[in-house]
Amino acid sequence: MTETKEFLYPEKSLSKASAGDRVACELRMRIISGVIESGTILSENKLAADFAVSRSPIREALKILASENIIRLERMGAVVSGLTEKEIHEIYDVRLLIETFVFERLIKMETKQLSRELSKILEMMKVAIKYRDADEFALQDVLFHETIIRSINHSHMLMIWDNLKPVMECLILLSMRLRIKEEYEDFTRVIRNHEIYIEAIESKDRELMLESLHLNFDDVQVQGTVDDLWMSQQMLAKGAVQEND
Amino acid sequence: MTETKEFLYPEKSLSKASAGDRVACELRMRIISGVIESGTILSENKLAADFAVSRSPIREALKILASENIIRLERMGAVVSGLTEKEIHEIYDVRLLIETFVFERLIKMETKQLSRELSKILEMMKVAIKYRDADEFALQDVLFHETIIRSINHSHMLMIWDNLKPVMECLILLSMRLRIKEEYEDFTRVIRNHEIYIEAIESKDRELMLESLHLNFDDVQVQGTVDDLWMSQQMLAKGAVQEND
DNA sequence: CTTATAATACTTGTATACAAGTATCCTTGT
DNA sequence: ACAAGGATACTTGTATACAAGTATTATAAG
Repeated sequence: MTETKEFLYPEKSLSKASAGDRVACELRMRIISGVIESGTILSENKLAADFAVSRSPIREALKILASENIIRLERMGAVVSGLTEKEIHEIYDVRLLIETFVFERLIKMETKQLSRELSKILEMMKVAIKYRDADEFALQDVLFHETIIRSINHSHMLMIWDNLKPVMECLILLSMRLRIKEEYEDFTRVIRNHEIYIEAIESKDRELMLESLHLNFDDVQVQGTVDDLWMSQQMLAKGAVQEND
Repeated sequence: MTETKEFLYPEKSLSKASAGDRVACELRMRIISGVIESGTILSENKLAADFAVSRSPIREALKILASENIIRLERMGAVVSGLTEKEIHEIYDVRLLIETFVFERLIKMETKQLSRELSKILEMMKVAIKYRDADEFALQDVLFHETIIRSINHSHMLMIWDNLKPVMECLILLSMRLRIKEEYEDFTRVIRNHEIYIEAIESKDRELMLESLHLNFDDVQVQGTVDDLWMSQQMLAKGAVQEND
């Protein structure tokens, strides 16, 4: 069938990961990128054969993917849900919810060390751009936001993030890979948004924070992901799709 | 060792559940109730022997519990984190976050059918009280809130709820079991709070909603759970505990 | 008596085997 | 030709087996 021999997920990231995690990451990328179409029914045995592992890691991966709501575990087979446009907006909702909550905590905290960490990550992102490393850039971008969330030491907010993160990571990875080729100057704007984010944290300026948050979303998420990526998913996957619901 | 032969989790609820789910539910109850102390190291093999199942369902259960943050999967063994008072407050935070978000959506929606469903659940709760069925009451209470969350059709809010729900369920179960014996009149107050909740939804009254939400939390959650339950956990588990950090 | 090294008894992760259940398809009877 | 029922080829869930790695313990040497 689909002999997709090359892996979509950056292999360096899962050097010490288990087979289950590797499969989960790769399947996630294929599903979100559209390589595996929505509606496809995944069989444990078939996946095990495809990935050349046993059913145990496959089951583990499917459980993970199901908890992220990109597949549904039914009686017979796991059916791929993919990401509808609606879901991407929902992710937007959740990020907004989390990050505004986090910021409310941040303004009551000492944030010197945090802003140092963030600055470091930002430097890394700049280097990644310099060397046209979209994956590295995306991963650092994710890390940037995770670092912020971690800083308030709220285990349940972190839980929510942990659930969201893999999908976010996929979206950003795909988005950045696309844009690094042509829309190069986008990246400097993304960097600038992150700088504003840091400034907002340092000055504990609620207004500035919200502004940068929205800039960040509007830029990276909506404009980038929803539109470009959404198209690209279809482009990459096949030629054209008709999908009007 | 600990020959806890009786099960804490209501067995009727997991009639069609898999062994893994059963183990997860039971372990969750034991951990949250304090029967299994925080810090305990759980071994897959030992658990498999205790529950008379193989390691496969145990692994599944541990994965679930880890995703709920009540255990940590480390190199050697799964260490029990339990629920600190801080964590219970964090759960409070998340519920507040979710339910206020949900309400904002609700006021833009048709809620006639929802309030009918909620009324039905409320009737069930009253019956449960009448027959002194704490478990049934607790389960319906959880269902009440889940129904509200489901009504806005936001899959990611539902995801967050799905993560939170098992722990919430445990907390409410334990709390209700304790209070149904003595603090009987508490239940009528809980019922009243839920009625206010429904009224708020019907009238789409933001103020009333927030009030009932806080009442609900303050009553069931904080006063009930954090104080009573917290003590009871310790009482139930052993005689006395010294724990001052 | 202390320290270093090796053996042992754990641990997890993966593979494989088996049982029970369900959909599909083919056969058979009308 | 068509409907009904049974065989077959799937599916999941669970059990067991195996491999690789880690901590602990015991033993032996200094």
